[in-house]
Amino acid sequence: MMSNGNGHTTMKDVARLAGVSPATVSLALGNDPRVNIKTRELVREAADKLRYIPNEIGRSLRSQKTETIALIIPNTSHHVFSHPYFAKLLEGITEVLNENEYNLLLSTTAEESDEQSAYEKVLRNRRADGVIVSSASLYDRNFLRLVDSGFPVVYLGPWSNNDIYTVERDDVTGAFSATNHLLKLGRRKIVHFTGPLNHQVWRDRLEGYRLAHQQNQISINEELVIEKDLSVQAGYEGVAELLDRQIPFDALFAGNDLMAIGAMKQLLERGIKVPEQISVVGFDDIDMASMFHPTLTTVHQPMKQTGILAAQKLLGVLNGREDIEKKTVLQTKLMIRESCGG
Amino acid sequence: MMSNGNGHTTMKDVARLAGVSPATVSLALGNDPRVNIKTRELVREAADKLRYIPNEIGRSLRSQKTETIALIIPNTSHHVFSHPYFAKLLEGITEVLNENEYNLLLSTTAEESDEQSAYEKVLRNRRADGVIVSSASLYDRNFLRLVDSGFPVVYLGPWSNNDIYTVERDDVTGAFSATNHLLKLGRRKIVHFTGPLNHQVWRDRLEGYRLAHQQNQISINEELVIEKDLSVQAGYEGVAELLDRQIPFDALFAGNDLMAIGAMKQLLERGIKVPEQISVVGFDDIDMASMFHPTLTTVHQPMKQTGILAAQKLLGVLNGREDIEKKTVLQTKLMIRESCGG
DNA sequence: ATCACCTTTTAAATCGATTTAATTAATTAA
DNA sequence: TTAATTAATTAAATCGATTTAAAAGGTGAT
Repeated sequence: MMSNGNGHTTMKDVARLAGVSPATVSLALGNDPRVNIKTRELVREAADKLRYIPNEIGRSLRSQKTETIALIIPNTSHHVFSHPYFAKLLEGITEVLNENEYNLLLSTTAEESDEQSAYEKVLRNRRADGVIVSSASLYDRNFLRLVDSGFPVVYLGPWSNNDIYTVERDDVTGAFSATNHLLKLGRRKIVHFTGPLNHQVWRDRLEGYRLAHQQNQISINEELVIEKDLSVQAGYEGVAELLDRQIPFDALFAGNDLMAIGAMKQLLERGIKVPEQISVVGFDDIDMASMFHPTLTTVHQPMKQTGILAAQKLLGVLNGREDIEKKTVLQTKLMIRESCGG
Repeated sequence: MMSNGNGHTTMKDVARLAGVSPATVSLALGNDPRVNIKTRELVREAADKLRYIPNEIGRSLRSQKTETIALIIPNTSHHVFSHPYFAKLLEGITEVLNENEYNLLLSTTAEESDEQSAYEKVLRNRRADGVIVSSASLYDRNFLRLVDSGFPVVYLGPWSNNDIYTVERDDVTGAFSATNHLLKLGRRKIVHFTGPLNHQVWRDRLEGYRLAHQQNQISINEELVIEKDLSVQAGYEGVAELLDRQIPFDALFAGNDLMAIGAMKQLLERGIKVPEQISVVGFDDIDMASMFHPTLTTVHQPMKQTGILAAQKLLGVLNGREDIEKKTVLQTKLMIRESCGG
């Protein structure tokens, strides 16, 4: 089958079979108008016959394009793949990339500490034409360096100035609506499980929580705001601790659905009724949210859509389109189900 | 910062600064003993100063290695990322790849029909050194062609002969243990939601289901074996149809946990008690399985471990190791929880 | 001083494509 | 018929590295 000693058909092989030069093959396959139509057909036939597929590495080197974009998630594989958010995000991204014949290079960090490697590995050695970066820590200097170097980037999350392309949610409003809903239901002691506060997303959701209290003129017991690691386990244990310490609360606004689910599990096991005794609201609206009993009230965020928009935006930038808005803000929606009562 | 007009530091730049030839730079950075120690230090300093990182594309072209492996999943993005199995698989794979400084190229198919594109895109154009293929349809000829071409492949699933590297589960035994457990509990009319039967995995699980009946000398009502699409929705609707058609059954063995969860939801909504009236058993043991009420009895399969082993196996093959076993069979384990009673 | 033999360094080929500039062939104009 | 113009093809440079083979420099023996 193969034409050269190396095991694969190259442009040279096609050229030889078609009786033309490699340059002509390249131009013919690229539909360059300079090459005669008859010659083009000849080349096409030869290429088909040899089942020629261009070597992307060679092409990339010359054209300085890789037809690949990288998704950098400055976090461990375990964290990334435990959270349904990322699966949905990937679904959206890959869908767009498949349509446009782009490849996806996926990069997570081995160690939580050195976020650097994820960046360096993909970027400085030019394996991708552009990058989507999933919200990094506020103190991540690598990201800034990356942007400064002029590398095409789409950032998932809010960014302080208007210099970079972002796809973000209105987390403040989302968290506000959840908390406000609980307050309107008459809940007064609302626990909030937040995520690591060195990420903007968790600051914003906490902000929304505070804003709702403020607007309803309810003061917050700071003891009820607890930083957790976003896992089901964290929610499960978090509630256990509250109950063990006999800290009174009548509602829980979890920073994400996983923690909400863990929390509900603990409450169920302790015989505490949701929503009768404790109202629970989550954030994300993962597929499973409506499968639990009670079904989980939560703030819906368009996870897949985020991926789609981010990928489209990046491809737009790579294709030199000028009409791309820097900032895309997606709205959230409170999905009222059973876990909050009312 | 950058040294040439192109925006990036190349080997030439380092050579110029160090006052040596590019060849020497290459050898020096590769720790070749031919180059004088003092020269090597000189080159190192120059490289550091310019923050030189080799261009992988150039390196790949010459060395015919990409330091990248591809994961091919002949299915749509939607299917892939809706199933927790793939997330866990990815977790295992990326963990190993990160440790070994390999990159991951992820390939799904745009259209369910043309499985071909997923293969062609990654393989014939040599963007990866090797591939992990997630169980393909039994009729997928692309996979065979791929193997024939000598491309390093690890296949996830059983394969008829011993020619190719596989990581597989003992699905028959797993399904047997689940079904057998239900039979031992006295259940006699066990519904089985299976997946597409053109994939070996679903044939095997069905086989296990049959075997258990056979061994317990119970005959199967073929009406209870129903082919579904593996989604939560499918389980939900599948049960609805059975109930609406008033087909009697006292247990359900779902081919995967998602369908089991959907089924339990439907039963709950109809006021049918699990496990008192109907016993439910799933397959996979996804994280959520123990979060439901009742907690889901299911057949545990080591999803992450599958990814780890597959990646290690492929890297082993790529490194020319000879001691790698062709076939790795992982065992499953029945996790008895609440949903089956007893 | 010449030759042989190391040790270092470097020129040049190579990987597989693309693209510019030059060449050749064909056509038209003078 | 010859020059000018256009069309089609190709040689050669290029992308950024690696690697082989050749060259240069140094040492010691004869």
